[in-house]
Amino acid sequence: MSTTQSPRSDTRARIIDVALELFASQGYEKTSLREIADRLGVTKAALYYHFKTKDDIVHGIVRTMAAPIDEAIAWGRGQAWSPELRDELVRRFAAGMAERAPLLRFFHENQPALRESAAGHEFKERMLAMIELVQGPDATFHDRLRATMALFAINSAFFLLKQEHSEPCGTGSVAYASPPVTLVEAMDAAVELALEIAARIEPAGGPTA
Amino acid sequence: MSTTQSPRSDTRARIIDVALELFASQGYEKTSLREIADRLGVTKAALYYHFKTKDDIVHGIVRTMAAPIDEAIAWGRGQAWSPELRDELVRRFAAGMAERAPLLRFFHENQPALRESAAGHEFKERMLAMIELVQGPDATFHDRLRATMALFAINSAFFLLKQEHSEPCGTGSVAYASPPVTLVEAMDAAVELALEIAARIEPAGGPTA
Amino acid sequence: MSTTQSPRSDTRARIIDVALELFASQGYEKTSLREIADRLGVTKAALYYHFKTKDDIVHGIVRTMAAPIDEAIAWGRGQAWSPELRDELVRRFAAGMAERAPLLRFFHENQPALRESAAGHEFKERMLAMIELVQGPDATFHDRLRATMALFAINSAFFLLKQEHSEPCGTGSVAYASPPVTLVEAMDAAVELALEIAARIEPAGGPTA
Amino acid sequence: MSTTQSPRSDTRARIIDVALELFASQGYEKTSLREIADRLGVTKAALYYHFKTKDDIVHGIVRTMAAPIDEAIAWGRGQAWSPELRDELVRRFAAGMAERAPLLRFFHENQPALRESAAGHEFKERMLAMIELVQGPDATFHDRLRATMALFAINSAFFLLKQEHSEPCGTGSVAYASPPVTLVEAMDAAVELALEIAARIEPAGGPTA
DNA sequence: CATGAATGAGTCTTCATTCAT
DNA sequence: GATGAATGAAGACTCATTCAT
Repeated sequence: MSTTQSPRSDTRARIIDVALELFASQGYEKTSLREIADRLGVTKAALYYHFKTKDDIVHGIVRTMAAPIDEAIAWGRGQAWSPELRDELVRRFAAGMAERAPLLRFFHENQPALRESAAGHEFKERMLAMIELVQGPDATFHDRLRATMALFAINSAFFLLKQEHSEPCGTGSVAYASPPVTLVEAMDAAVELALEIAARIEPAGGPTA
Repeated sequence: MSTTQSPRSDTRARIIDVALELFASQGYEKTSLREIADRLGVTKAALYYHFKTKDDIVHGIVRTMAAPIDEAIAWGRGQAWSPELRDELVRRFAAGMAERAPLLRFFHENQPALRESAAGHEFKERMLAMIELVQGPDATFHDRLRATMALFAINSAFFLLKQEHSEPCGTGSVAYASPPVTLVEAMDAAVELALEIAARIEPAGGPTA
Repeated sequence: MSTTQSPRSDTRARIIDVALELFASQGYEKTSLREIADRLGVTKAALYYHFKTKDDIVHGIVRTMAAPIDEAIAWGRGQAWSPELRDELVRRFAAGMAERAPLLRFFHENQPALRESAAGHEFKERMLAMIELVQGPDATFHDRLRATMALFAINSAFFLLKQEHSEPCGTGSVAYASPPVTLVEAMDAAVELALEIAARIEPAGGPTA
Repeated sequence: MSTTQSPRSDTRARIIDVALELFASQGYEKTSLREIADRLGVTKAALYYHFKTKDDIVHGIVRTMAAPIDEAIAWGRGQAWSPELRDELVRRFAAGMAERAPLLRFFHENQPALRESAAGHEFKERMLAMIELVQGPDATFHDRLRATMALFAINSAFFLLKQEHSEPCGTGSVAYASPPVTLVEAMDAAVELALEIAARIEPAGGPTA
């Protein structure tokens, strides 16, 4: 199922994996190259053999992990806009992200670090492209907001999931009533909500069903 | 309209202002105490006279700026849940945040830094409390997701606004079609969407205490 | 029993007390003026009303606390050297220090800080004067060493006492057999040893009994 | 006579040397890492490549320099206690320290800094182990005091030596009569005194295991 | 008598990065 | 493909000290 990329430099791939994991869980700035290197059992200098810079690792992450989004975008750009296209894009986005949970988290929670980063912009552009594809042509701010929210909904699912698995931490007066859920259930719920939000996008070209 | 707080040490207040502005625009980690101090025309050590720690500044920010949320929570806790309460909470939250745009941005974009911060938790608890008040009693994951998304919608409005005001940055192929909007228009749209999302929260017990 | 010094500025005296206590237990460098001030319930600035500088507090300590040594020295200088004088000096030194245990500890354990301090030198001179009085005229290095050791013996008693009262910390193989002792017993033992060490000082002026 | 330790990273060794020298002469707290680094012609960061922390340098010092004491302890633990063992331990201790004069000085004059230091405790344990070996089984407080003093005597020799070589500093009234001595002479005198002090240790059980 | 506010110099420490081997 | 050694810049924080009030 994985792209048959010649397995040259197993290390490079491992770096990307570990880096994403750490970036997502602790944040970009709080993750030092030493930590990544230690986790891999290599030296910091080794990282520099594979990547020119810390930011370049992010670059690598984007290139390796954003493939599903790229495909969705490419696919979407080849089609004329329609409600069905819109919904299918949302679904593909959700499906792509479900396998790469940390990626989205990393990009949502590390904006300041990514703002000055070339790799950060690359990813942001992908997100904006998705938003535009979903919002359709001649969209109003209203529509754009819906498109954005629809995509963010996917992200929120992960956010909530994380919340539930951590300590209760309740302040007392209001109980945390929601029952535990699986990743699949969460994603289904999120997609459902996302589609509902997107459903009322009404591009200038004519009112939608 | 401003609270008649004795003007003792206006420096403390200025620190909080400048810090929030910088934290929001550049991120917590990328903002050094030197930068804050320079901007205020004081020494780093002066900051330490007013705050025990960098994190303590965040604490100060939360305490000073989160008042509207606190009031909304306090108000909400005094009422029995009902669809009207739910909607009013969303509106109050939006109104409170509209005046304090950077606050929300800061907290959404600096999760990693805030995760280890006492002040960060304080704010998170407020958000969770809001979510629970909005979701109502005996909420399912579905309901919780909606409550969360409704609140996040407010945040997204700021996100989009920022996007529009910055450089075009488009890759070319897809045009940014959405017309410029004012903060007020954006907020209205966001609240509308938020209410729509929240509308389908249907607590198990029916509208009860 | 205390010198009738007019009780002007109770604070000044309290500062000296607290400072010595902290200097002795944590060391001069590790004790900040803030800590002293906090302990007294005043501000750092208040300390500066009473003392010109941190070092000046040490000065104050020496002047206030070294009185017994000064008296012993003054007394000793008025007499011709004799074995009896020697022994009496040792006894008076021990008696003086028994009431001011932290003083000796402070000066023995903070040499580096005191070396550059005017107050430090003042105290050191007193110690050297004592040594010279004990060693007698025309002393050899041998005699001087004995005189020094005799005086240090007093200090060691405190050192051991401290040791006994803390955790067992034994490494295992050799047991800490020594039974607990009181301050008085410890001092008696120390003085006895000190006198024994001093007993064989034989100044040029003729062999001693 | 020097251990054939592979000369990898002679920097590490140089750091230890310079650090001990500075710690002993100026004190631990008054010696900044910058100073150590400057003296070596490297950057502060270089120190951190070799040692995790300032305290860790002390650790390094102990491990490198305390070898003679360790050997004496190991040797002593293998023997049944006897007056001869006692005396030999004192002699070995003196011999070991004679080559490492700054070490003992550092540890005696920097107690406050070392009290909170892991490395400090390591050294203290060695000293306590020595004391216990010297004092023998079933020692009274009296015996323990003698054992301690015997070992301290060695230290005092260095103390006096230093005194003689520095400025006259006398207040005038009492002359410093003792003639200059060499290190060897001083040590001989100190050992002699130490043995005399130790001689009257009389363990309860008689000379037994 | 004492405080509140501030400073300036300095501390330890961490990090991304480089380069000879 | 990787390491060991080192750098330079910067960061958060602490401290003794000052001074107007």
